[in-house]
Amino acid sequence: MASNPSKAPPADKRRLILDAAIRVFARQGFHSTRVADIADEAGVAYGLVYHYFKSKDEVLNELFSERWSLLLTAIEEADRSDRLGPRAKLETVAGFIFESYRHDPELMKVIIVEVTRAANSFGRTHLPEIRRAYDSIAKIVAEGQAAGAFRGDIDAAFASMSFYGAIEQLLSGWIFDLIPAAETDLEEAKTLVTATICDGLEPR
Amino acid sequence: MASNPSKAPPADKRRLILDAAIRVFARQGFHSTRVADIADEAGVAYGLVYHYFKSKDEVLNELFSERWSLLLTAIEEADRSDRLGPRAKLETVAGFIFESYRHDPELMKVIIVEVTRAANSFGRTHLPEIRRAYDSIAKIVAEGQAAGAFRGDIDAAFASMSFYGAIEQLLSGWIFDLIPAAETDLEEAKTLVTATICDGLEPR
DNA sequence: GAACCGATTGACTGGTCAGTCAGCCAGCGA
DNA sequence: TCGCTGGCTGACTGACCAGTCAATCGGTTC
Repeated sequence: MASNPSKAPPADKRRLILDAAIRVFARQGFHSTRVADIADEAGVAYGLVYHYFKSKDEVLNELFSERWSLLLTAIEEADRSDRLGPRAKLETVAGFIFESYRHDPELMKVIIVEVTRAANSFGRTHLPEIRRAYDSIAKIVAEGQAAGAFRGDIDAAFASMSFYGAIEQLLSGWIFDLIPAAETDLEEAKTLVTATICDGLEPR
Repeated sequence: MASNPSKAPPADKRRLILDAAIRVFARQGFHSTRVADIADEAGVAYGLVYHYFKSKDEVLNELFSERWSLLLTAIEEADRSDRLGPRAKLETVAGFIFESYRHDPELMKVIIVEVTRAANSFGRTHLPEIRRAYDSIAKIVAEGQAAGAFRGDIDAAFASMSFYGAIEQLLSGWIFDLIPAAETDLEEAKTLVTATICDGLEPR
């Protein structure tokens, strides 16, 4: 009764397909999943995938954009806060990313492995959006520097890449079992990365 | 007359093919280069690629292993030094990686983009070697912690991933023009990452 | 100069998929 | 009951490409 008076599909097949795609992409990787795999996983006919999406690529595009825009919003919102200091802003950003992983590990795996870290193939299309995240983080750092909370001799863009790179590498490590992922690790991960990047490894 | 009495190929075609592959992989990415592209770039017949390599994959394998073993040696050698403190060891490692990039940006691009950051597809084969690098870095950190030079409340494996992740993200940034790569940046990059990770962003 | 052999060539094949399309069918309004 | 509409179906096609292989070449040996 609210917003979509004309349509009330009993099962949202489009969503069904997207969710199936997350599972299959996470399991087999984008390149080795055939469109038939997605359709099978969704319990839907092959052709229906093309009814809702222009191409196999567009399915991944959709998955990425859906989630990445949330990240962009989260970063920019954290930055806008006048309650948080620069360090707390970074910690919020890290927290959001780790939380995304806890919430839907398969989706985050797909986004990181197939888009964010695949800047040569698929990620190329999304470089502008990806860059926007780096820039927003750099902005937080730059403001911290201007306020004297961060040292000024490390370029903000440089620091931003280090910070984001550390986070993504940790996620990759968990995803591929390179480091053990105890529940607690995810809990305190945001505190630890922030501590590493803001305080450093050497004792104060 | 020295060591290969029976063969003296005027042009090492195998090497020719490998070098051509670096260029083509860097330009088009592994997945969208056909074996014919490599042969063309090398100025060699299609079939010759299969004379020297079992498959297209094996070409990339070879490129990766060749360089990665140098990295492993460098890390382990830095660790073995009793002249360097833990921080200087990390700086040496970072220096080696950035130097590799300066020396052959195309090869490093291929290794990072197609192997290291492609743990789902191609990198899977090489996870053990990749992991060995992370472990060796973690060892440096752990020793630093034992000696009291590094704080003990950040897990060594965690710190290792952060450190390596920061470096790789910076390289990716340069490779894909996400951050400007002035000559000086590469010069002092090793100092800056080490400063970020060891000293932190907050002023001391 | 004949036999031999590894390097080199490139046309060809077999298999794999992304994307198409002609039509099916369930529900609905007349 | 009879269209009609649009979500839905899945067999089919066209393109693409990794890898094969039979043939040629150039050099060496006896």
